[in-house]
Amino acid sequence: MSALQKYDIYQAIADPTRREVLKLLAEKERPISEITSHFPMSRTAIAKHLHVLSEAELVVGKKVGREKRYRLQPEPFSELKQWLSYFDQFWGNKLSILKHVVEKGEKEELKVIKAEYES
Amino acid sequence: MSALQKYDIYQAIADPTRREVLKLLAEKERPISEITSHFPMSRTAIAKHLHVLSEAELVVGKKVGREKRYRLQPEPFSELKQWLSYFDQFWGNKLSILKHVVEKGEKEELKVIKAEYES
DNA sequence: TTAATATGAAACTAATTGGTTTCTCTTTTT
DNA sequence: AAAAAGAGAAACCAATTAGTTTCATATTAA
Repeated sequence: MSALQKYDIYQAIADPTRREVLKLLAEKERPISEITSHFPMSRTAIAKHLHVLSEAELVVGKKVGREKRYRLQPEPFSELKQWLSYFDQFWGNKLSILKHVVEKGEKEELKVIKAEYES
Repeated sequence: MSALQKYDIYQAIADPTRREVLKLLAEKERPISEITSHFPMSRTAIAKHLHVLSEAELVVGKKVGREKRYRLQPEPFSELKQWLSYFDQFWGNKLSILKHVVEKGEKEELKVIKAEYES
């Protein structure tokens, strides 16, 4: 997160409404009004949520005619994934090992996992 | 998150101090005062953060003599992981495919990935 | 047993958050 | 050209958050 950013991904996803907005935008690009129609609150409230998501770079908006269309920008999720992976050592599942392998690209470790899956 | 819970994992990890506390507790079990020594704020402030983390079930505390020792309870991370995995389709990396494989246990897909790694 | 340590709980505060309403501006539609 | 639709911006508000200070209680150490 740059110093100018007011919101990071952690704050952005803390709000349930914003998480729902992200799910909607995962399906497809949508203008503000269309997003608003899925929630029991005003357009301005949703617009503010979109600003937060935008500052966290989870979404990006472009103007099309009189509409502003937002789409998902999932890159920041990787930071969250990385943060989460730190705690995988205490979760002790195969997934955490696989993640480690994929991130580090260590083929030797992959062989061990392959062997486990084939046994 | 149960209905009685005031904080869920999303809110719990939104605060940078709480994320640091989690990292400290990932290393080992620690009493409140020892945790506090790592931060430029009062013990009561840290105690409150621990209450939040505790409600989110990310930590659990036990009384030992006059100390209250907290340790990590990483189970709630899996909910966050699951939520995150929904967006993997837009991230398009091998990791997301591997996660899918591991979670579903589909060996056939794993063979495809193995082939990719061996090429 | 007295002092020091570790914590809990309550009351208070400033800043932030998540919502509202109102007004304006731009763009489309009729 | 007039009306409708979509959005931005500002002002406002109540609740929540993240911190503080103070005081009380329990436990250990000297």
